[in-house]
Amino acid sequence: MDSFRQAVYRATAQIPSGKVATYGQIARLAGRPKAARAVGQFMAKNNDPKHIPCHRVVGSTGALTGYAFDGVLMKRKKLLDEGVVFKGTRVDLDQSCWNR
DNA sequence: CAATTGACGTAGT
DNA sequence: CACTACGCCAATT
Repeated sequence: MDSFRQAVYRATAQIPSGKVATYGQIARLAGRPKAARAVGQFMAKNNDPKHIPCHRVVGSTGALTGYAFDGVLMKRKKLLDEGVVFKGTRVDLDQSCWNR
């Protein structure tokens, strides 16, 4: 069970509340720095939504890629409640980027 | 097995 | 700062 998928699962599950990680960051921790796309694929397929806080995974610019556009706004509020700092429609990675 | 797709990232314009 | 083009990876068809 050491698939890349499992590594991504592990990395994503480690994201602490109030912080967010980028696909690239997760991909890097999973051992495939350039597999950001693949990471998104795993979230999209959502193999384990009950244990993977996909809403804490954002793009390198802090944009909440994925989810329905309306859903993004809802998730934004939820992340704000956890302590994630938003800058407009994007996450303020300067303060809320995981591992920083 | 080959081609297409998709929640990305970086660099160039 | 916004948009475009190219490259990368794994899953699905």
